[in-house]
Formats: sequence, C-alpha cells, structure tokens
Amino acid sequence: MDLDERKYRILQAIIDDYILTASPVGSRTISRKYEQSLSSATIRNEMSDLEELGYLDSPHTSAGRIPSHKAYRLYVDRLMRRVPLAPADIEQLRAHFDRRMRQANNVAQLAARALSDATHYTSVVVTRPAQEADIRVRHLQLVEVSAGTALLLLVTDTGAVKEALLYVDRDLSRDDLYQISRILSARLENCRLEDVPRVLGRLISEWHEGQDVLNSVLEGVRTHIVKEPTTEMVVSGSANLLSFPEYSDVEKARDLLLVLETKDKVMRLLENGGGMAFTIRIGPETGMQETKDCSVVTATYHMGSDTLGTVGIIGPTRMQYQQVVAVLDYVGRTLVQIMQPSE
Amino acid sequence: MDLDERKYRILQAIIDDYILTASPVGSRTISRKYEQSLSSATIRNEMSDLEELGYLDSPHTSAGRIPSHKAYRLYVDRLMRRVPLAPADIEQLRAHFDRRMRQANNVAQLAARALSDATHYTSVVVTRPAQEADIRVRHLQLVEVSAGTALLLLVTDTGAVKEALLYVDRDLSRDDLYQISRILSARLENCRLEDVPRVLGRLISEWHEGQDVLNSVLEGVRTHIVKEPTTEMVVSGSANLLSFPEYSDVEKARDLLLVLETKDKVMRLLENGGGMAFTIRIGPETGMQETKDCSVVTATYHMGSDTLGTVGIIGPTRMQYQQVVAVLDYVGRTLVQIMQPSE
DNA sequence: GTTAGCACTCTGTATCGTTGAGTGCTAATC
DNA sequence: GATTAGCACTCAACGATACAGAGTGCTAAC
Repeated sequence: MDLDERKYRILQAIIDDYILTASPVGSRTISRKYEQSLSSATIRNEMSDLEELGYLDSPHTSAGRIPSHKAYRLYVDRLMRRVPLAPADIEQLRAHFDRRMRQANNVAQLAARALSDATHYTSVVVTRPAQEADIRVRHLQLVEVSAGTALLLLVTDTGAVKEALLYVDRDLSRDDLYQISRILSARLENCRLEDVPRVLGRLISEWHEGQDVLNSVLEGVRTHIVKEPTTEMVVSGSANLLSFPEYSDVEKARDLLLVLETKDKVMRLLENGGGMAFTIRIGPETGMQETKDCSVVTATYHMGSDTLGTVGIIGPTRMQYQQVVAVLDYVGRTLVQIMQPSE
Repeated sequence: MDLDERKYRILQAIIDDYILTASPVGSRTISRKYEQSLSSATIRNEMSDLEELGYLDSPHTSAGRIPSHKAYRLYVDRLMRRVPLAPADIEQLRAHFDRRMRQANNVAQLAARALSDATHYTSVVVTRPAQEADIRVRHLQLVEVSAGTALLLLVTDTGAVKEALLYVDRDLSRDDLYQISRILSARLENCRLEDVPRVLGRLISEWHEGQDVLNSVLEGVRTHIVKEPTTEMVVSGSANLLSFPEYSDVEKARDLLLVLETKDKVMRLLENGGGMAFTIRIGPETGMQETKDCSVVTATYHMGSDTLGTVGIIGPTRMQYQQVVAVLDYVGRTLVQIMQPSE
C-alpha cells in the first residue's frame, strides 16, 4: 500500500526536520518551512493519516510528531538520495588520512578516528574479518628471547605478523632454534593457516629428534595463532554520543557506552546482511535491547573478492543517514586504496 | 602546623562519610555515626575550625561540608591505613586472571578490565613505558610479502616484536632479502634500539651493493620502529564514571570521556613521580583543567630493575583510595608474576 | 479537497510558600 | 575553659498553582 506523492514529501520534511532539531515537529513548521503552498490544517490532516499508517508517533496530544522506526526504514529505502560528500567533510577526512600510514595496525585506529570526527557519531572499524580460509604462511621463525623462552613469529601472505611466546627446553641453543625454524619454515611455507596444525602433527610423528620443541610450537600455533581472532576492532568517539539530547539521560548513556565497551556486543551490532555495500539497521533491527533507540550503518570494503574489513557508525535513530553513508563510502574506498599493494 | 588528635578523627569521619554518600555531611551526622561522645555543637565548632584551615568547603550556608583537595591530600598521606584487599575483591580479580594468558598483548586488556570491574572506576594499563634506553635487538628479519613489499621484523630482548612494511625494489628475490637480513641481523644483534639508525647509517656508507634496500630499512626503522612508542595503552571502564553523581551532568561527563579517548592526555595523567610505588594525584594535581575534579592513582610495577608497566585508576576525587590502592597492588604483583619467565 | 477558526490539551516555566537540614552564635552548664 | 542546649537564620529542595505557548482535532465555510 503506497503513499501518494504528497505524503512522501511531507513525511520526508518531517524526518529531515526532526533529524535536524531532535524535537517533535508540528504542522505549522512544515507548512512554513517546507510546504509553503499548503496550510497547516492540510498538513495536519496528512499527518493524522501518516500516524494512522504507523509512520509517525506523537509523544502526547499537543507536542507535534516524531518519525517512527517504520518511517526511518522508508526514509533510507526510498526517500533518501545518495548525496555526494560535502567538500568540507572531504577536506577534513583527507587531513586524517594524509599522513602516510602503511602500517596495518595503525590504519584501523586512524580510520575510526576519522569517521567519528567527521560524523560526530561513534565509529567502529573492523579489519580482516571471517574469511581466513585462504590466508597462507609466508614465513615462520623461532627467536630466542631468554633461556627457556622463544618467540614464534609467523608472517602471513597478507603481511600480518602473528606471534606466540613458547616455553622451550633451556638447553636449546640459539643455533638449534635457528635450525629448527629453517626446517619448519621450509615445510610450512605456503601452507594454509588452518592447515598448519595438521601439517605440524604429521611432522611430529615423522620426526623424532625435536619432539619437545615441535610440540611446543604446535601448542603455540593452536592456542595463539590459529585461534586468535585475526580481526582487530577499534571503537572511536564514544563520547560523541553524549552530545545528543537522546542521551541527556545519564542512565541511558551509560547502558549504551557499556555496550560499546563489550567487544562481542559491538561485533554483533556490525553483523552484516551478506555482501551488501551498506547495511542500515534501525532501532529494534539492531537486535539488542540496549540499542533499541540507535541506528547502525555499516559498510564492508573489498579488494578483489576478499573482504578486507567493515566500517560502521553508531548513533541515535535520528541520524544524518545521507552524510553517514557518504562518509562511510569515502573512507571505505580510501582504505582499499591504502591496502592496495603499491603501484 | 598540626591538627590535634580529635580534629584528625573528625576530618577522617567527614571524608569517610563523604566518600560513601557523595553528599555534604553535617555536624549531626558525625556526632551520631562517628563521634557519639561529642555533641553536634562541638563538632560544629571543630568543623568551623577545619574550614578555616582549608580542609573543608561548604557548598552553601546550610548544606553541611565537603572535604577540600587539601583534605584528601592529608587523608591519603596520613589518615588512610593500608588495608588488605577484601576477600570478595580477591575472588573477583582471580576470576579475571585465571585463564592462562601468556601473550603480552592480551595481558594489558585483561588487567585493565579486571581493574575497572573490581573498582568500578576507570582503569588504564600501560605496558613497557619510557625507559627504552636499554632495549636491545635480538633478531632482525626481512620477509617478502609480495613483489615490491617486504616486512621488516625486529624482535627485542624484551620479547616484543616490532614491524614495518617496506617498499623495495621489485627485482629483489626472496633469497636476496634473506641474505640481506642475515647480514643485518649479524651486525645489529645486541645493538641498543636507539643506536640502530646510527649503525645502519655506518653500514650504508661502508657497503655499496645494497644501498637501496638499506635505505629503505633505515627509513622503516626510523619512522616505525624507533619512533613508534613501544608502549601499549588500554583504557577500560570509561562508562563506569557515569554511575557517579559527580558526572550526572552530561557536559562534564563528555569532557572527561573525551580526555580518556585521547591517548597522550591519558599518558600525561599517568606520568609518574619517579620510582614511587604509588602516586596519588588529587584534583588540580592532575594538571589538567578537564580532570580538576578527578583523582588518579597509579602504580608502576617492576621486574628486577626494569619497569614493566604502569597501572592506574581514574575516578572522582571522592574515591575509595584504600580499596583502589589495595587492588592496584594486587594486580601489579599478579602482572609481575605472569610476566616472570616461567619456573 | 482545502482552509480558517476555535476549543481543547498538554508540556514547560515561573512564582511562591513550605519544609527540613544545617549553620552560627549566645548563654548556661560541667 | 571546654562543652552543650537552645534559638534565630539561611538556603536548597519540593510541591502546588498559575500561565504561556505550541500543537491538535473538529467543524464550517470556501
């Protein structure tokens, strides 16, 4: 059941105004600021219809109306235009990314900061999620740290370094370790990360001399390297939320900040509806009680067929969706550029 | 100019009560709950004196009194007893540390979470601060990541891994890189971290063949390895602050959270008064406008003569100093145990 | 179908006592 | 001389009341 053209326009006006002001909007405001050819009484009738249809709520009899979740859904699906990023925003984002930053562990933080600064919402950046299937071993090395402890380094073909501290026989000399890592490296090179434990197992059964060390390595690989999530998550700008009137209630604000401090809850918020470029979750669609008045906009960015990561914005349902989408798009593309093997 | 015994007792009672209740305490409360042998009138006289001496403030004429910064100073310096940690706290902390966690990057996070959960304040954990003077190179390795890019790995004698992504001549084969890293490793091993650039410089001038790579390595070392702070910083439990009435004003809360999101501001808060076991900074002593109503308690923990890290608690000046000190002490000692090379 | 007009509703704010906790001072008591 | 009872005074917090302003819904006219 579709709305007629005019109802769309009015609904859009209401949403736009509410996003801007955060206070219920009345018929007179619409009539004066957005639909000057219509009187407030007409708007009033239309608004009454829109409320009937579930697009508007009224906090109380004489307070104007606010958009419902259903209205936001309609807004992002049909009403909202994809706008280009404002030049000022571009400028600001550039400034963040300007410093050279090749190092992978930094990128996420800088990107998150850029996002939260540009949008004034809270941002999340997750690098390299799921899809580890095809990560392969490029290099492996044992380095003595002190008598009895060795550091196992493993470099993947994505350029990530994984490490595990091992406790080994104190009698092993530095050269022993070196020899062992040469052999291991040769055997494991180009092996898929998830296959490493299996290959190591086979090695152990074949090769009797270095059993202890190998077991230690296997243990380290199992507990620290394969299991350890490759995904790094950075949340930035939580404090931004406190500027919005929807969180002038400290209780509410605290509950939300607590969610943002819990890694797996944030991860759950970012869960992505398949390969979509953008996912927008509104209010209850976020699936958590604590975020029932929040919206989450996420974008995944790819390189070829690999998913490189996810960027997301968390804010009140009354969110500047257009700007947020534009900023996410820009940052996503920038990240892909940065990750691109140079030249 | 010292206070007499009774004034100390009364001041202590006032501080204890205020820490508990967060509301100005009146003479009658003290007379009934703490000093039953004295009438409220007597207490009133004493309180008047204490205010005169700068230990108490009155928000307004008829509101009871609250401890001044000077009072807290006196409290932590002289009045406060070192209490043992409550069994319940110990239990809770143990639960946090129980899972095995050798891996250095995890320890900080777990410790921070443990601290903020146990104290209900905000905690900061910094690993391996300052004092890098004596960190030495244990191992160095170049690993090819893709044509034209190589990963420079550097392991220090503290077991930390530092990495830098280098762009190198596409013609360099994997073997070339291996040879180069062998030579570099031999030359730089045991070299102090800060001397690395100098030694590299000397190598470059001596050795003509590998100039390009060496320059690249030097650049990488300079920008990513020596400069990059070795210190990892984790803040946990920012949301806890919002439970305190002192931050029921959202504006204030936001300003403080903003500080906690700014790495170097937090670092500045933790700056430590020399080798003291505990440093307590109260209100203005924190040195920042935004934290003029906060206190910061920090402890550094050592292994032998090395500083391993700093743990800290940030909260309102009305802080449970005794508990905080006890918890920090416990966590600090636990960390040392964990870091200890096993056996 | 649109609009002017009007009665009605409801929040937010300002005003004004009132209450209660607390102080400071004085005079009596130990 | 220190302690305390007693009392006048102060001030924030609370509740009631009134009032203004924004907004709606409905009806009747255009």
